[in-house]
Amino acid sequence: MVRISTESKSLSSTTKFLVEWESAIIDLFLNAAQSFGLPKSLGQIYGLLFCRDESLSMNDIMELLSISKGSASQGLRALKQLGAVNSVFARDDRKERFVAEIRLRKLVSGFLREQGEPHLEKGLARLENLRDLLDDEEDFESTKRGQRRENILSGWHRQMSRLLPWVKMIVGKSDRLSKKSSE
Amino acid sequence: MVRISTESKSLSSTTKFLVEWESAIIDLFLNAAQSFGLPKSLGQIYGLLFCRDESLSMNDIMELLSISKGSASQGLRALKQLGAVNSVFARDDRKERFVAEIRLRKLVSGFLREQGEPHLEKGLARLENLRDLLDDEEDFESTKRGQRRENILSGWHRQMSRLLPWVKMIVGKSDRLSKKSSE
DNA sequence: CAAGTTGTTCAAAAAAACTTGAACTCTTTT
DNA sequence: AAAAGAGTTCAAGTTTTTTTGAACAACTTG
Repeated sequence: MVRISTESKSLSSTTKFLVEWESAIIDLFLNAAQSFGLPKSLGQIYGLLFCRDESLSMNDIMELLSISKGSASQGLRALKQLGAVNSVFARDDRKERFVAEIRLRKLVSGFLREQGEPHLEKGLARLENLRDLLDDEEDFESTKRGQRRENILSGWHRQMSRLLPWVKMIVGKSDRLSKKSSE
Repeated sequence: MVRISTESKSLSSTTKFLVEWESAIIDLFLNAAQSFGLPKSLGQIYGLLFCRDESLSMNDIMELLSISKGSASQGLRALKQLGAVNSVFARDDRKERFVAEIRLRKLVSGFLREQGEPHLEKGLARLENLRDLLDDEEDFESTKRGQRRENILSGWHRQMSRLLPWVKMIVGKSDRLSKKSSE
């Protein structure tokens, strides 16, 4: 079977190499990802999409970053989950294509939703478990001490829960002003 | 040589075992540490100190948690650096003893100081570097695209810088109310 | 000052996290 | 319905991070 185009499994219309500043941005996001406790490949993929105006396919991403199919697939899944990339389906093209979400508000709220809230949930469960253990504790002094600790932790939990909405608000605010009303 | 006391390298006056609820709290902090991207041992050590009313020596900590000297030493250094533990020197005892900082405000601001601010600094440097690369870029369209990206990143940087003080404030606020004016 | 404590350092071991790629599923094309 | 394309999964391999413990430095004490 013969293909007419000179590019068979190759990049679509996309520039199929990285210019210097793109590498720098990708590296910037690679580091940022690490410091947020996310895998480096997430940072690289996001960074690449952030640089490009056109949407990229999974293959484009694999080739431009020289990463494996597996990493690309898993990385993109995670980024979608975080709301950091969105997929677009080009008409009459079978493959999914991706673009970066660049509204900081969305990025932050996605991150908090996926990373922050679950931990608060889990924390609540652990506090309940702690109270159960305290009910079983025999020694009186120990119980008293434990209850003081339980109080402190509950207070922290309450404060952290209050914090999240504020963070979303504060970041959301000037995000809206700077851009030509995206969404 | 003969020692009079029944405890030679053993625990001082401290209860030399963990009760169940203490283990639960230590485990809670172990997990919390991981989700903040800190080593587990930091969480364990902090958790232990958090549970106890009396200050503990490095040896107490090693024994109660069954961790190595190295971990204890390094972990305590890091926690002090973060402002999460403070050391106290008992009169006429040569060894350093440690207590947990339990004011959430202090914990949060220490964390932001050590983990947040450095990243913002580094980010600024990277943005400057990026601008340099863009000055060298030959292709006009590429440069334009790069400058748009640089703008976005600068905006994000500005917003994040604004966020930190607010976080400290918000957490600080009701912290002060709940306790009998610590500090 | 020799012996005993307390604490630090760092190379090597262990554990955890991340990436790879071959095998597989589903869809579309021929 | 075979072949090809897109994407997912996951065991095995690689890399990174963390922990360990032996050697060392600093200080007290007898």
